[in-house]
Amino acid sequence: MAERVGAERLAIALRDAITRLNRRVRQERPVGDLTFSQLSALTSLQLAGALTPRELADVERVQPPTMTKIVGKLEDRGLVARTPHPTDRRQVILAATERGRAVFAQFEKARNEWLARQLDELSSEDRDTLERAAQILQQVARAE
Amino acid sequence: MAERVGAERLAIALRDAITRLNRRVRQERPVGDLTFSQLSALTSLQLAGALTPRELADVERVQPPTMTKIVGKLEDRGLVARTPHPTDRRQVILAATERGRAVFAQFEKARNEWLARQLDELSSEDRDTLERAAQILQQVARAE
DNA sequence: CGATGTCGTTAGCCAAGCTCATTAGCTAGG
DNA sequence: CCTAGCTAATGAGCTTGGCTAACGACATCG
Repeated sequence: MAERVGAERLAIALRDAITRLNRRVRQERPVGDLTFSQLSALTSLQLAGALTPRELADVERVQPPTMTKIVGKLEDRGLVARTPHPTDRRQVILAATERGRAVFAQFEKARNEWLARQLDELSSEDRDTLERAAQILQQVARAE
Repeated sequence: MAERVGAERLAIALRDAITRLNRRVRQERPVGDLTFSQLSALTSLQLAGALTPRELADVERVQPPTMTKIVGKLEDRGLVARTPHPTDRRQVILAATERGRAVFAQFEKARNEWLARQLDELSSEDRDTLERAAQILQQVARAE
């Protein structure tokens, strides 16, 4: 039971930290920019190479119509292209364009700059802690 | 320089983890609910006792008009009350109502339940790591 | 062939964030 | 003491991002 109480307290602290950090990072936008969600989708797409909208929605943990919107924005900017699925004509294949890959690298860097600068000022113990925490959190986020 | 590269890699991993976890936690809504932002504002208000809209906006890291909206929703639900500032008539004092405090405790619990359950299943080493990470992250988020 | 299911999208809603502008009230300098 | 300029809160209006419901096109299985 002590375990349980600890987990709840930790949950509150973590959620608080994450909410605030999320808002903080979100504030740092490179000019001419992509939004957070767009960047995240573009990232997933590049890591995977190519995905259908549904797959991308699942990876990003949003509903398909939401992903339709986000991909639409990326397509408007010429960063992502839709191509038909070779065998199943219901499906669509999404992939980053040449320009998408270029723009991505550039914005991603700027996007992370503020956070990286902050992290740079921490002790290496703290960075190690965050390193492990990031892995744990990614695992938790992936849980059903 | 190795430091710098490490910080950038860590920034990417952390941001990714935070984005996904944030979305994941956001999905878990108690019925009849408050949104994430509303809950967060209510929490800050209770922790502080009472704040002006600007102070609350600063704490929550949003712009004043955004906070006006959020507080408006909370006021509609009778969870927060505005009272005039004793000396400066431009200002307003915000505080949680009796009902606000009650509703808060109930929803907060439900809100954290999923996350607490996940954390409960981690090893105690992992929980310790997250404990420290949460503190570090809160500090980083507070940085200018 | 027909029923049922799946994929993507459209339509329409609401929340959350922003900027710009406005109103009210405070405060300091002449 | 009064006016010029600052600050507080809000309002108006926009964009994004999330959702559900519903639909059309296609696939698949009996």
